[in-house]
Amino acid sequence: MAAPDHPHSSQRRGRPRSAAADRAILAATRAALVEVGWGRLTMGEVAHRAGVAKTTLYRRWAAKSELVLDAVAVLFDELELPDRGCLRADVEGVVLSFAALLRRPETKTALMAVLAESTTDEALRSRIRQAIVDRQKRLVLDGRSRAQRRGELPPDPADPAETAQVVDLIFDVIAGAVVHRSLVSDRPVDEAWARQFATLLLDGLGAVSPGPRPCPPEAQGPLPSSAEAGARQRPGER
Amino acid sequence: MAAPDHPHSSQRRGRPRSAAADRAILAATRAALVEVGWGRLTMGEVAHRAGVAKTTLYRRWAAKSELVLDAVAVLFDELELPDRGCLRADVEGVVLSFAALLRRPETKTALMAVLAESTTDEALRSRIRQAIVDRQKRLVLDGRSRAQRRGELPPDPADPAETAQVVDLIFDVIAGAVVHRSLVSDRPVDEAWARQFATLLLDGLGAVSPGPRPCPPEAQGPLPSSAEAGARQRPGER
DNA sequence: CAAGTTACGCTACGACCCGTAGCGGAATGA
DNA sequence: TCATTCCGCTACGGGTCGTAGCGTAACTTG
Repeated sequence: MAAPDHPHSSQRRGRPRSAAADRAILAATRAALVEVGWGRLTMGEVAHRAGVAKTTLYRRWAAKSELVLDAVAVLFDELELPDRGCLRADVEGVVLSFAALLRRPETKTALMAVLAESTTDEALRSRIRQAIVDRQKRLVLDGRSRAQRRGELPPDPADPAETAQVVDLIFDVIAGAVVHRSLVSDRPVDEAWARQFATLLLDGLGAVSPGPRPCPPEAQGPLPSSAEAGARQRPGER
Repeated sequence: MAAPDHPHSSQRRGRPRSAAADRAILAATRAALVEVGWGRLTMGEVAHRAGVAKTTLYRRWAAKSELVLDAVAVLFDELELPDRGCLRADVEGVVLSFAALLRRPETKTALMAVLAESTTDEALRSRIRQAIVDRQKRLVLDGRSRAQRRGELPPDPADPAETAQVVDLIFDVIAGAVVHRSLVSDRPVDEAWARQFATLLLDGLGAVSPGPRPCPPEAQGPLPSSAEAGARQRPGER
């Protein structure tokens, strides 16, 4: 998955591509994203930071967008969904985790820039879905089956296609709302917002006006510290 | 609003800026967005299409992102929310209208590109909110008060700040979900999806599995034609 | 009408980045 | 060893950027 596109299968014949160079390039890309953003990020910059020739970059990635996509996709795999005892708490947890990830400058600038490019590039769109979107649907699947086990949600319908539809819908609503809140409306995704959002998601529009209802008084895991991934600073990564 | 930034107040002293040039530039920008997208859109291109010198562009807009923002912001003002008789139908209507708008190549590529730039530019973020986001909250406010008049939603709470919070939340959820569905998941926002989404929004997670419930059997306005603005294709893009 | 002021079209410019070609050399498999 | 593939390096034409400078056009003021 870190590997770009080369059909590296089994063993080719000449000198193999340096895996160390791959790592250095992707790390340099992330570092450059933090410092100069997408707009001023150039292939020459990345090559220089990675201690690699510019031609080496072009041998592996055809475009800046593909390089950047590969560089940040792995960050999304760090998302987790610990069991916090009830569906409401699980929703709040994933919302806060995702928001913390989007607070990192690399992720937000790269994600939006790559999505922007993808509006005129079907191949890139597909690649984004593979590398990021579809992989994270596991979070919805986990939370859903967990809630079903608790009896908070009805079991899956007979038709599996219907289940997939619902999962897609939930994913679009959660991810879309968090992205819009944090990157468009530019307001904090804090615990208060997560609570309100979870209320809307679980009980619908009529429920958001009256006060919030807490978890049942059983066990409830800790919330993510909400600054967790956001505070993570890159060390001197030159 | 069409005017960029010049403090054109009352009357200045020399030759006034040509309003016709403004219109030509913004129209040329939209046309260029359709044909070449954000990535290949250059200031020289726009100037040439508009029949205007490149320097004239730079006298009015400091950056490509600001020009493009002004060029597409007006398109979002065309959104309307006709009364379709019940809250569910109104939600479905606005979802389909917004999705149709996002099917236009200018709007989607420009919106995402400008948002991407804004992740490293607070001034631009604020400008986007003024020009697009905040203006469209009227749709939520309209639909909400309409539903309250029908008795489908409880009246506003005493605290107006609380109302604003709820309106913001609803806006983020609707806009975010539609954008994510159409531009990230890259799947159609059709009537079936709108119905399912409205169910989730109105009644919450538990309601999405069982079959949909229709509007009460009273009057119900027509749905927007759903393909309306979307059929517009850009020709050969090399 | 003349003077003052601002916008316009045009040309030209240095700076930067793009993506590729061509080279000698290094690291592997046959 | 030989063929093959990768690497680092240098160099290049082509494009866009954003600005400066000029003469001219349009409008306000006195």
